[in-house]
Amino acid sequence: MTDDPLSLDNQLCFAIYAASHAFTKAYRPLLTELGLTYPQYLVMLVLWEKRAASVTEIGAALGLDTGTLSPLLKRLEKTGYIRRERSREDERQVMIALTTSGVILKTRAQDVLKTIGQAIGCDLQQMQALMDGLRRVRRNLEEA
Amino acid sequence: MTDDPLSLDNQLCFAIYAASHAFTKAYRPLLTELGLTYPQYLVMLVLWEKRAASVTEIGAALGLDTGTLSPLLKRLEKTGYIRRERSREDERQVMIALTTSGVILKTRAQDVLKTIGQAIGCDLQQMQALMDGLRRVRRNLEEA
DNA sequence: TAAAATTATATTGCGCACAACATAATTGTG
DNA sequence: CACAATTATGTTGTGCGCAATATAATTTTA
Repeated sequence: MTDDPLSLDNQLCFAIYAASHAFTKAYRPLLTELGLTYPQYLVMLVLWEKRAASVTEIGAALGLDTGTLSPLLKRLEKTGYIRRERSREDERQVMIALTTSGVILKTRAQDVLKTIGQAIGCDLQQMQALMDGLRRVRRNLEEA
Repeated sequence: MTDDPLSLDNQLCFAIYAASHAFTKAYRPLLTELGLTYPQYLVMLVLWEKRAASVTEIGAALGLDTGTLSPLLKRLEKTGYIRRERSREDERQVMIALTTSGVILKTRAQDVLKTIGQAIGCDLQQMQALMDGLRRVRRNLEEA
């Protein structure tokens, strides 16, 4: 490992970038069986917690804007996991709600999580430390 | 924080996904001044280390395939930072080499790195621990 | 050495990701 | 109440990221 600060090996940003891709790749075959992509899975995670949410709320939870979410949600609707309907009280809002099929999917997603958990294979304390570090880095970057 | 294992807050994959986006967003305005996107910057990191490399070598270093690299490298060529020329010894290979302009760019990239380093603002030991953890997770995922 | 297998790169199609812009509904202010 | 500002979502254009496929050059093998 060189001491050049610009060396790929010395870059936290690349370690994160590569790990993120590795996760996406590991999830892909499992999620394909559920008819989901990885970002679609993240949206479903939000909905499994909240049951229903506006587009903006989902965007805030995941850090995505409408340019990403609008077409993604249409695809999720076409697949049949969500419903999109304009709010009565505020016609600007589009409320996203789980369909029965979307609710049922949660059980199968838990199996996917179990499989990935085994693949990662590091103990909970290490994982927690990693997540804390990542969140701190993220916060610092977003505040700066 | 809930105890639901499917909760967004409890997912290492999302912490990594979000941190990766945060990095890209932090880099974007700085790299735009250099005429680079973030993935293009990663390619330049490889070339600043190696001076020249085949498409496959760059792909191996970054974990990207030709479907991603082919058009990306054409854009880098159009910007003027690299040259693409078929290898004489093996006509299948396209060798990517830095132009003078690409070599010179490294100095400015070091300033970008300094700015980002300040934004992250965590000490080197913590950063090293983070990188080690991420690499372990990545290795486990790729082996599984 | 001719045919088969492999290797290196390119292309196409789909799905993010985001900036920039557009539109419609709501809220705030005079 | 009119009208400006804000809010929520959608659309367009550009650039990844990758699977699937194509093509040409090289190597292996029969």
